[in-house]
Amino acid sequence: MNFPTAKEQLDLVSANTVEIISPNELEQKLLWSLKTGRPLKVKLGADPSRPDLHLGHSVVLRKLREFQDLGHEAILIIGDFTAMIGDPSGKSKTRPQLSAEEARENGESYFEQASKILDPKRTTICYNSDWLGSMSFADVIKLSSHYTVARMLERDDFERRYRSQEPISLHEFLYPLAQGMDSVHLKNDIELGGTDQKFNLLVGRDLQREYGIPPQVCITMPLLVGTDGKEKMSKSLGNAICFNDSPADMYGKMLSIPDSLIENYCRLLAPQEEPAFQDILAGLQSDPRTAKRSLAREIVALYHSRAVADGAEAHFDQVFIHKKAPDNIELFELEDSSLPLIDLLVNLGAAASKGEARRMIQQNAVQIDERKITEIHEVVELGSEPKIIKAGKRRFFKVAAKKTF
RNA sequence: GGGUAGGUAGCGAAGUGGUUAAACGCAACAGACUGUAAAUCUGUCGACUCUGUCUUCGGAGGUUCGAAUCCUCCCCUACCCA
Repeated sequence: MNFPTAKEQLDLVSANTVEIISPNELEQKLLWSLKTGRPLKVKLGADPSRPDLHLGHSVVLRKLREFQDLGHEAILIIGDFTAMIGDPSGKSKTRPQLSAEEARENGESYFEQASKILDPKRTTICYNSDWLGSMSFADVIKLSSHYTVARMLERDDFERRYRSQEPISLHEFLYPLAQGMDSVHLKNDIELGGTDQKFNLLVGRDLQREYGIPPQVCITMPLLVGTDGKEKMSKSLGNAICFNDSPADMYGKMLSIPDSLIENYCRLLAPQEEPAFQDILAGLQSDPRTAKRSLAREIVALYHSRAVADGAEAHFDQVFIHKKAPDNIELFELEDSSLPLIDLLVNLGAAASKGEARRMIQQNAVQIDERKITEIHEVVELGSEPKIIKAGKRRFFKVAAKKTF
């Protein structure tokens, strides 16, 4: 087995990163690892309150995988303790507090999804309630004495919210400290995170020093922009492509990203050794449309399979280019054999209210068996032969009357 | 504890007694164009038994023919003073 040198590892691991604090220390740690034959512990925090992993998560997970491939130890920390308190960050709506069981379940789901990128056999998974849960109030007081309010306000979003007079709850200040305690407990060598985690990572580094542990190297990765091309990818903003999205969905969402994002996605979402993505980049200038289609196929192939990816593309072409209904739509069987189209649309979930259903019909958005319906009071007669209802440009329903005999 | 400014539809933000279901912007949805890109144009965007009716402007009461707009109490947020 010939191990890459520290320099080689450093180059590999530095790719795509935004910041490494500090590269010098990282190289020292790599050298130490080679010399002693001990792998470095690389930590990544996971939020179990949002168990749906999306491509944004993949950026940092891929980096973690690279460390694994170099023989280092990946530690996935499920922040079940912090999630139980409820994450207050951001908006007014307090996230529902997770019970211990929910947090565990979500944590397992997180791990399972992350295994699409990580090597599960070489991933250590742990729950921070194991050590944070047993801290006493006195411990917490001692811990918080290590940090000042002024330093806390250095954090971007605290600073912003304070300036714009938005509320900041006291316990939000405890978050970075709790996360930092994870690093103290684990004595990890490296912590990975998105650029929005920089502050938290640095707190972990400081706390380790305070507690007499060699400080971790902090590595930040770019935040992936979502399909809207503006905000960072997140489930709640509705601009995310999730690992668990169906192939058709995933392919469709990939095609809907702005062209300006293709290059970025190619670089951040690809496994480093994958040449297909290089080819896409090469052809991007001359033919962005083809490049995007290839990219979409590659992504679906990564999270599903190559064959499925081809199928997703065929499905897409059928529905959106040839404007035909897809082949396999779930069949809804209704009790009634005759009902107003408006009610039907609501029953199917195509419209949130009758008013919305009415609007869709008025706006020429509804078709039955490829016949555009413009009559608001249209009554649909259902028989055993299913009808295809199209609502809007992407939603199809197959309905028939339930057989009564 | 005292003071000040606030809480309006998914978000931002007007409106301070009567054509206000509530301007405007963003988001969203639909249509045209198209490569489900970008840009652009149009329409919709509380609910319903839909040319009309009903319920909304932090919460609960009250004044009034009539309130998001006035009064009372309560809840919530920020800032200042202590």
